[in-house]
Amino acid sequence: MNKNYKDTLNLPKTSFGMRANLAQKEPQFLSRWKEMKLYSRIREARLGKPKYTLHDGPPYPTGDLHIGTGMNKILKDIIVRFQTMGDLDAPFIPGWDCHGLPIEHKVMTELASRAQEMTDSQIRQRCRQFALRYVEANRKQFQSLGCIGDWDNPYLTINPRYESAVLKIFKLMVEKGYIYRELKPIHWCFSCRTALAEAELEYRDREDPSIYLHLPLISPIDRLFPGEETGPASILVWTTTPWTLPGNLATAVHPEFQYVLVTYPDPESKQIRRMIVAEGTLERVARETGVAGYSIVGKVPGRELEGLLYRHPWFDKECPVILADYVNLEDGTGCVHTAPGHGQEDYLSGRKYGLEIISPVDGDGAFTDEVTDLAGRNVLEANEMIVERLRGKGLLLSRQTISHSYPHCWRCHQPVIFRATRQWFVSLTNRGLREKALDEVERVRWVPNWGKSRIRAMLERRPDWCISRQRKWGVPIPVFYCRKCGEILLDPGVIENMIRLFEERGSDCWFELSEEDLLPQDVSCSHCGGRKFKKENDIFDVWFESGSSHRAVVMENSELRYPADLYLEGTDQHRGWFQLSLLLAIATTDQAPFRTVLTHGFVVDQKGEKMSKSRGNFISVEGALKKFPADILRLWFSSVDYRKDIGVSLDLIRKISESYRKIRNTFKYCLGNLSDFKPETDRVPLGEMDEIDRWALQEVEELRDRVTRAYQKFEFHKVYREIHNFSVIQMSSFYMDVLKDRLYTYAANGPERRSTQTALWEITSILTRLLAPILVFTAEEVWEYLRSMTDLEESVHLSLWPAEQPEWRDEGLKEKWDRLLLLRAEALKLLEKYRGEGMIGTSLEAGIVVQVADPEWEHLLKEYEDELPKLFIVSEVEVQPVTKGDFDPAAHATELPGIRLLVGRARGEKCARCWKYSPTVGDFRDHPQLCAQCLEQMAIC
RNA sequence: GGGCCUGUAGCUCAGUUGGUUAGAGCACUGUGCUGAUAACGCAGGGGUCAGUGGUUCGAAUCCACUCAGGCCCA
Repeated sequence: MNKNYKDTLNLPKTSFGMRANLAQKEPQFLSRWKEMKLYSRIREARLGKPKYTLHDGPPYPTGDLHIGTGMNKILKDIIVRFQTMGDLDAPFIPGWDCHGLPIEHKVMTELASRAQEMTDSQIRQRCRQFALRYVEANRKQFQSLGCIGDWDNPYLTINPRYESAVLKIFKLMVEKGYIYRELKPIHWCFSCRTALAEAELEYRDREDPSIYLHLPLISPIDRLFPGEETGPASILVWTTTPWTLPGNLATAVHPEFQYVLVTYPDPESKQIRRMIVAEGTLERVARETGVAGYSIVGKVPGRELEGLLYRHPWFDKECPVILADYVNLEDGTGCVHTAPGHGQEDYLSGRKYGLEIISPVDGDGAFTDEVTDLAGRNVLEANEMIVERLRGKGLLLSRQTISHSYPHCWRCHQPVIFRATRQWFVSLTNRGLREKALDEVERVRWVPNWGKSRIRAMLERRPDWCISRQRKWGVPIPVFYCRKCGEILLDPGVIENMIRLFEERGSDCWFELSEEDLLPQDVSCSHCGGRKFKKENDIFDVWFESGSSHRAVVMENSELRYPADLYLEGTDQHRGWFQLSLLLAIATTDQAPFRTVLTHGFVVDQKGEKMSKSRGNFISVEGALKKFPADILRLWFSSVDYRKDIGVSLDLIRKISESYRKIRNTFKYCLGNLSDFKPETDRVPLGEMDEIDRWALQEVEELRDRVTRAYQKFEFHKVYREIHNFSVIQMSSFYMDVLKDRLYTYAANGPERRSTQTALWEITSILTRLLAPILVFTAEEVWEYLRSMTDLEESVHLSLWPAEQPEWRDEGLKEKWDRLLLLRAEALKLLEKYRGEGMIGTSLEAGIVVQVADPEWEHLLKEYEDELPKLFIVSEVEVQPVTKGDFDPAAHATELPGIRLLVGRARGEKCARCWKYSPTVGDFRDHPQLCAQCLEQMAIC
């Protein structure tokens, strides 16, 4: 009789599919979480618990979210969920940075010429719609990524309350004297009469004069260059913008370069002239200017030239030689004409040396009255006249024409000039702000720790912060000017009034209301007593807005703790949000707004190169979500060390799916074998569990410990690796493989099977929670199955982190099992050899004799002799003690000294039920195909 | 050009204060099983530790330079 013994086995049974089908399931989970108000439920569950505040840095709302922005939110989400499961109250308020040029620029491009007929308010309304549209789209994408948070109440920098908080910060800074107004050069389009941002420039080729000119030295140089030579001496400079020469205030040299004094005969005056140029440029300069027959008189490093005075090329005044390390040898003479009102670097040098910032050019690009004989002339048109004037004065050495790339206006395509205008600044020196910031940096924990030196270096050398922009889409700077005398009205009382107005009506009121309506009743000019004012046209730099979030969001929300526990952004924010938040927080509250700053690298392509749309290697959140479910994306981002740059491609993400399936299959196996397990009734107490199951608990407890530490240190790639390796090594290839015999063939309710099920239950329950912050959907899916077996929280995301189980630790047991596993590896290797030779197929066809000459091993193996067949998954194992050197000649040596192995066919016949070979098969009349063990187990049933 | 950072098998990562033959998982190849089966097991191949030059008895590890890449400046 060939009975179907398969029916007598306890085979795994579960509807938990090998195929995840996440594309369908994820939206279902999302809507269920929404229905059950998961986020609020978590808040209620953690009410009164210690707080943990991760303050979200606001991304810019755009049509195509960079996958890196998605990664950033995923990392934040992992942390928030981990802390929440750690029984902390960790709310997450997402935000968006809605003002700023990119949106204004896009809206203006869309509107094109229609913009001219629209009011500022109308244009701002367009910008608002644009921003809100993308906030909405982005919100959906972040939610699809499985990120949890108060998505119904995010913070937007365009919210009235947020805008008023920006003014609160401004007011405090005005009161403390941080705010001042000063000239600064900016890109200016004189045909549109407007300031232009970097993004509004387009570079085109343009022809300009390229001139070398002498700046006559007044200071004696005999001491620097001792020699017989006399005659007029000069510093030679080069420029392609002769019109900026009236604004010249200094000449910059590099402190480290060598400078030479050169003599040459002037072909016109027949005089010997002397001039200073950088040694490294001399040959080229001579070639370009046609200077022949020169000789070098002497050589000094640039720093010794500092302070020499020369005569201004236009006006009757003296100007100094200064030092600057941006001077290069590639073009020019290594001596750089410096006009602080006409260039960025020039401006910084001007600030450094306390030079005046002059810019005798008006909004139409014409010289002002200060440049007497050129007043009213357009600066670019005046170039030639200036060149001729220099020639007349004998200052011009050479004149050529150069074609070079030059900034033009994005709208009218006319060339742009650098022109100094009045701008608003935050002083870094007032009240020692810079030093205070550097002190606070020391109190913050920077992860990785090099973040500290990075931000220190930036703080140490950054100039005062220019906070004004000549745009419309932003928070207006709440200052006024006296219509009568032009005096600035920068007054805390006035600002206080604006704070109130902004809170009620938003910053739009600035554009909608008249000065009279914006100002309190009794305001008059402190200078002339005038009562009519004009409001400021400038708005705040968007960084001033986002840098105010610590107040607008964290301080003003009682749910959150200030200072925040964590800020987490890319390393670009060391200069951006981290630094500017730090400055504003210190200026207004004397402390850093964060305790820990964690940074991640940039998402780059597979080759490690920058992602950009033009290169075609750009991956958007939307694009990634179309190809992969969120859990796969989350697993991928958890698997890499995000502290460095993250090389990503769709192909790489695809590969992580394999690992996902491994983890998923581990769950499937566990759930399948727990289908008839009820923890309340079937659980076996630790002391009564079999050793192999206690070994498993010991292993999972160690895993829990390592994984918890990794989460605490934000090392999610270690979490991933630990869990994956645990699934593969401890579970799949050993424990779960060995277990099959116990689970399938032993009595369903017998002590062995229940012992193992107890371990599987604990492992599944722990593993699910260890993975919940990363695989938010899959963990929930597993949790549902666990919940059907016993009373558990409604969602895994409401559950608590698996507790430490010290009683599961068993060092003695671990040590013994580690050794048994070493022997197992040797046995398996040998079985493979026999399999290769065709002697066996499945390992159950084999029997093994372990010959042991080592007393310690012998003791261990004798103790576990009955366990060994199970561990090796063979049908029988015999342990044979031998005296040293007396091994069977046929026995195979192993890596373990004193141990040799003999492999042969197992004795007896194959049991039709458990498939093991046993001499007892055939002994039983009713079941001639079964072994004794199976008969026994079936009897228990 | 400057500051900070990165560079270990095809991929993702480990490699204590410098110390045997540089490890793991995945992928790959071969193979077994067919009661985890759109699974699972076993075995195997694969690395000039970016390069060069130093320090040292000894360097993936320390130092210098170079190359490639990233972020932020200029």
